[in-house]
Amino acid sequence: MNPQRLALFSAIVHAGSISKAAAALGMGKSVVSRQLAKLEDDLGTRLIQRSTRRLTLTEIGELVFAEARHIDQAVANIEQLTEQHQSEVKGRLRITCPRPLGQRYLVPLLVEFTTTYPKVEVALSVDDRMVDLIAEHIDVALRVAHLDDSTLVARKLCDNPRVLVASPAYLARRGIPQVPTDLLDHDCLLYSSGARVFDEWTFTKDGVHTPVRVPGKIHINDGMALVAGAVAGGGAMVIDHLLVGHELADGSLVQLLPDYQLRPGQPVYAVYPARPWLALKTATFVAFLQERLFV
Amino acid sequence: MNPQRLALFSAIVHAGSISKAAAALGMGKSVVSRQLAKLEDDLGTRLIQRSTRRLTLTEIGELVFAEARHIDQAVANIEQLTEQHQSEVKGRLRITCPRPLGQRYLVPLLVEFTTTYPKVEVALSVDDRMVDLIAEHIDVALRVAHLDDSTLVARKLCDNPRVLVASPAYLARRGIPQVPTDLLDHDCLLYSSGARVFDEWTFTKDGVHTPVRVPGKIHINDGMALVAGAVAGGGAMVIDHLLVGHELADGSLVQLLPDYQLRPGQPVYAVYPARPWLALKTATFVAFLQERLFV
DNA sequence: TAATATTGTTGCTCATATAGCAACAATAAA
DNA sequence: TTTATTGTTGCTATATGAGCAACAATATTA
Repeated sequence: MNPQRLALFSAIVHAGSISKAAAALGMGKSVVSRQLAKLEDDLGTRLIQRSTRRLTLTEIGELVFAEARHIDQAVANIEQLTEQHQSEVKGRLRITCPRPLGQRYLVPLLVEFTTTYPKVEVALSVDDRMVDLIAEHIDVALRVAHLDDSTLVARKLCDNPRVLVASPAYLARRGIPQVPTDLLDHDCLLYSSGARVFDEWTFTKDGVHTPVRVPGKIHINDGMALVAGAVAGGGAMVIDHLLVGHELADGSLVQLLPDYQLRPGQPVYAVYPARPWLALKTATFVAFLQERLFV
Repeated sequence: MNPQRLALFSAIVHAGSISKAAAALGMGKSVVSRQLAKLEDDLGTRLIQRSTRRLTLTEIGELVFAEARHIDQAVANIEQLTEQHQSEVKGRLRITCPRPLGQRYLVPLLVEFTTTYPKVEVALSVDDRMVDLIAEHIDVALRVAHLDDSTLVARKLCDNPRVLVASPAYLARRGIPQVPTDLLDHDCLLYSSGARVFDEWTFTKDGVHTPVRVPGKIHINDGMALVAGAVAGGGAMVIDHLLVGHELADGSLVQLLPDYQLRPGQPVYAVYPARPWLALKTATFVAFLQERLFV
């Protein structure tokens, strides 16, 4: 049976005649007439007794009409509900991001976002794992690698420049390097991933690349731990500006060789499920991040 | 928006996957997939996040699903309701009939019908007017003229033979006629309609027609009044057997010239609105009348 | 790790249903 | 009686749906 025809039946009853219902719905009366006939055929009962001039509800017609109103109401509810959802920024926004981004940059933005859009609730899950967005009901994930999943959309939020830093205490003890090769006489903190150690840093100035294989006795596979090592005076290191913005601001770390550029890390991406009919809250949040998040 | 797609959406959620829903509904999964996509397109929102392997309801998807269940329920109610209505004889049966039929024959049958089908209520409206069946919510009308309305169906219930009758007192006074022409010496009660007086009675025996123009001083345009006149000894009359069955049984009238046939009146018809998907109660009642009503 | 099975989607064709127009019989109003 | 409006029905063009096969993606299994 076709619920659509029930809605049409309901419309006929409300309008009081087939012609009026057709006019109200903006379609030919022949269509309405035939749809009603088919509905009665489906149900195996006559719902409306019709002479050419008057419509009257059958006994079951009355009952069916009473039920059909529930359908009308449900449909109206759904339409209103979805329309409102698309026109108003509201709902619970579930976010996941790696620890460094969350701790330093994201949370203040979340505070600002929730004050700008009071009807939004935010649930942040700080997690370095590669969580399954749709399985975990995540709306947006912040990622620093532009992993392209087929069912996901990745949108670049900002670049991820790297900087050479060290603590003031370390520099006072070992001197401030003036050119890249000065690092050969320094202790360097190195990022490692598995068996691979990234001990070759490439400095660029005026288009000239200067790769330097630096010495370093400490390798760590975690950025935040490296930062702690640098602050403790463990040596110089190349690291995402993202991770040390705070330390550079309060002076616990200082930038070295600022005239040289370093190869940037992977940009920061917002990753969210499939583009078609993205929830307004998600779209708004991503746009907000794109506007506010820079390093 | 299409409520049918909402039902399909609901089915998908219940089944837990598009493939299972398609199998349960006996259609290709491609159809289900596309219908869901169209629904989301209509609503302007994504209802189900789907990776190739897992389905998850969106926040609005949850809300829409909750509303869609109301639709499912209403549809189920309507289907059950109509099916039951067609399989069980029940409901209020509104009947109209002319006075003579009602007073003498119909009411006992109604009593029998309601005891046979206890879930039926009967509302009899005795009315000689030609009421508008559908305007007055009448289910069945009994008529003695086979007026064929386009939107109505007339079904013959029984013939309407006529008889020649008189009261015993009158016959004791004036003698019992043995052949039709004997009536020329009697007082006859005549039925009239407007200016027309029906004073020619045609008797038939062995295929031979004998028309007799009878004398009569009393013309009445109402059958029941004629009966009263005959019982009071006013004379002989030709009348529908329907109207005098009771008087013949209790002896207040006796039949004359029983070997002769008279031209019968209009048969008795059951008239009811349009045939397609006639309510079971109506169909049952008409069949019941056809079986039980004879004169 | 590789093979297999199952998921949701899409392109394609074909059948069906629907829309729109016009004509019609029947009825209420003028 | 005339006029206007009702619901119905034929007809054709269009839109919608179903069905099949192929596909990319992903669990499951060996």
